[in-house]
Amino acid sequence: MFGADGPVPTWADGLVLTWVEMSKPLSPAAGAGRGASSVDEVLRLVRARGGRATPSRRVLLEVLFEADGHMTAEELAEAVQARAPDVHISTIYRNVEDLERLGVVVHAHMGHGPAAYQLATLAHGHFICEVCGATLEAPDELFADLAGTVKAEMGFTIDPHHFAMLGRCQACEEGG
Amino acid sequence: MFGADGPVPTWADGLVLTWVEMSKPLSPAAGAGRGASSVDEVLRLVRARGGRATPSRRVLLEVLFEADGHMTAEELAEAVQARAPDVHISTIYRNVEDLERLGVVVHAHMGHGPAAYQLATLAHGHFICEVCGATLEAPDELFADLAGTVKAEMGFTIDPHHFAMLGRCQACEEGG
DNA sequence: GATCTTATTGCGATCCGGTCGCAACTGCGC
DNA sequence: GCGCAGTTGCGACCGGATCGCAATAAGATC
Repeated sequence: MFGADGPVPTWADGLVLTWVEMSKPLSPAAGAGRGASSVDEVLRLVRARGGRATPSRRVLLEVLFEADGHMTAEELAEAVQARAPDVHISTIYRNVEDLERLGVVVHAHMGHGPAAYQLATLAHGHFICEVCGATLEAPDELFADLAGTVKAEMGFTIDPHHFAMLGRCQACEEGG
Repeated sequence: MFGADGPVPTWADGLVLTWVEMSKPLSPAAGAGRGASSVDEVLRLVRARGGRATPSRRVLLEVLFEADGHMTAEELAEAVQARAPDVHISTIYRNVEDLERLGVVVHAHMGHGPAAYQLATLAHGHFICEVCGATLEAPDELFADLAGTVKAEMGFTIDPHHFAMLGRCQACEEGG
């Protein structure tokens, strides 16, 4: 579903919109699903795009909607497998990528560690302590100035949810 | 050399400073070598710390001092092997880690890709375009405000050279 | 310069996060 | 309920990075 590569796509639903959607890079700004607010709503969107509402996709979405923060692929797999034991982690990766292409999910690169996924509606920046590994959520306002300056001076548009900022938390800075 | 783990270290040179140095986490702010300005100077520092001036270490340092930007471990290995073919990439990783502990080298996590290494004296922030992969150098002044705000509001000390900021470059933002 | 201690190296195995190829399965449109 | 094509489980695989180990060699000491 939503494969961005490959040869000529088939137009099951005849929507040109679909191909535009498909050819876009993964990006939190893209996708029609960034406002979706329930599992069923997302699944409706999936089907409208020619995808299918499979059990593993439903459970993954349930886990994502219930999560109170970002989760790694392995954590997602573990949570999904608690309800649907046969779901393979490669299925998690594939679904999470599909959902990201729809704009429902975003991922962030967390320094040395594995990527973290979460619903686009709840996305936020991250600070990670290099010393103790603690993760802090970064309010979006913090980035506004930097993003504006960088845009103006370098023409570069920062995507503040897509990477973690590394450094030292207060305790480690003072104690270490 | 400079192993941070393991049992009681041996005091070849009797310097308590050495153990303090050894027990510190890798960090660009730490280390006595951040001001070192030549291969020989660094090797002198290495020996003062109980390390040895080996050929592979010398060649790696030559490559680092000649580089005009950051390099991945693989690029470093390739460059080193052009002069010393038998140097294994694991030796590159180990040496680069040792040099980082000394404060001579820093590394940055570059989003999805491999880490990038360079001399601490030349370190800078990075912007990476998610679409085309272009890497831009970020002037340190750009981070000053953000770093100050984050420090004041969250107590978190940003290490702006240790991670790349992802987003979209001007061309991709306008064209994509 | 011979000796000895131990830091360092090369090598291959291994780890880890993530991706891929493929045959089997199954939503769901007809 | 048929059949197409989207999806899945599985295992192989990939790239980046780390590790264990026996062999090597800096360099301090004599």
